[in-house]
Amino acid sequence: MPIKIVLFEDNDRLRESLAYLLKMNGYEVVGDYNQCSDAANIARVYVPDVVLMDIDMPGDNGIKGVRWIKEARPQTSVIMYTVFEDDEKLFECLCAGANGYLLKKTPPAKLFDAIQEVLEGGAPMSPVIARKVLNTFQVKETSNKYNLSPREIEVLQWLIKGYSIKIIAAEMKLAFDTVRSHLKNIYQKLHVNCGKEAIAKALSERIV
Amino acid sequence: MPIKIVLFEDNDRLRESLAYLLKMNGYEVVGDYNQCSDAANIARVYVPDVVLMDIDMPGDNGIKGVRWIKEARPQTSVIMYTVFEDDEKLFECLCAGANGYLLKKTPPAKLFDAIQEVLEGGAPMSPVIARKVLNTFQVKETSNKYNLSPREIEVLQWLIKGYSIKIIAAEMKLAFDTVRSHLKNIYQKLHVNCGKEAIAKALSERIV
DNA sequence: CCCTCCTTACCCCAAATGAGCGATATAACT
DNA sequence: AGTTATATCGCTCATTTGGGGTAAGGAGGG
Repeated sequence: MPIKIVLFEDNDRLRESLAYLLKMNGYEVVGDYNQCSDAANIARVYVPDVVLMDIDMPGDNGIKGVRWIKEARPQTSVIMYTVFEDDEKLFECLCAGANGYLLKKTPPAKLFDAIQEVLEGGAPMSPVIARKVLNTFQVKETSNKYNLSPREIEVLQWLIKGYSIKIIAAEMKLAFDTVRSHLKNIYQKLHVNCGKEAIAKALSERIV
Repeated sequence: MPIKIVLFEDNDRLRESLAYLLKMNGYEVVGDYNQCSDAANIARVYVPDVVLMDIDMPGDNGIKGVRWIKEARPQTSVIMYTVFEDDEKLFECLCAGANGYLLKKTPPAKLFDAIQEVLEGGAPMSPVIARKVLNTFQVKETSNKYNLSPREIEVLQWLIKGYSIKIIAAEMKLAFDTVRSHLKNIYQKLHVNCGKEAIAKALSERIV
């Protein structure tokens, strides 16, 4: 029984080329679409084994697409296929339930490998993507990028717990204004203008 | 210039076989050890391009090994090479700074591919490992446990980027006081008292 | 010895924020 | 028809925060 594949890709020539390539290699392309607003139904009706999903499409983007497909039919393997390699889109896709993430510069041979891999329970990723994913687990080394002093790190750690200056001062047995001084220096070093930005930056960059 | 590799593996026969295989394929094995307590110095002295690191070894385990190597010489690529596929060891290794994670059942050809991939800035992982890693990103349905309305979620998403009320209002094309109303409701639902706490809670519990 | 950085602490002032009241309109559900 | 939730907008007032200074004591390097 051939492997059933659905494509979502708004570039007609690329999509048709992909479909052709896949068919030539023994896959069954049961559908190819230039937008994904009906992705959930497509997944339910055509029960594909694998979906290749672009991100940038007219109307609803592929991130919504993968979320809908995963809600409608979780056992469908969805591989993102996109030019984007920025952190934000990447992790949105992963959170939405993508099972793989390939950049469009991936050669066809690797694409077939990836389809095989995802069907065997793997998670094919382009090298640069896999590295980004692994880097999210690294705890240290980014901590010193902003050259925070030990005391500043300590203040920042209280801050990211959502504590007010007053509370932080009490916890650290410091004067209110001392904590403020530290915060001013922290903001300068992090290139932010307020505590909320500092928290956002510290948590998203794992500075602490 | 051949690629310099160091092996840490306590099974003598396996280690020697690996060294032989690697040498036969043009790699330079600059060291092979059956324990890793001196891993930091080895990395400094032999400046390997790639380290293959077992986990279960007498004395210090490979998780300590990868941490030491990464502290001593971060640019060294370390690939874990182990039979373990349990979550705990896996994520400990990733946090310690591993750049790849291969199971010992990996065929030699894939091992060479992995070495190549890690040198090119990738993060080679056995399929089942990659799947585990991706699964950590899957958002649970805890996202709505605080019963936030769609609009409130939207405001919260701007908030956790560190934006001020004024900026959020501009971005969402709303009145200043409308955003404040949403924020008040958000704070109530999250059981927090200020934006900083809300950001901390939202980011640490991955509510958004 | 001078200079820099860290840590501590204080001042004033303007802006941002949270808490406390409101209000209206719409939609959905009972 | 009434209730509820949502979304929108308004107003005060006290508190919190950020930005601008200043400065003293100590540690460390040149």
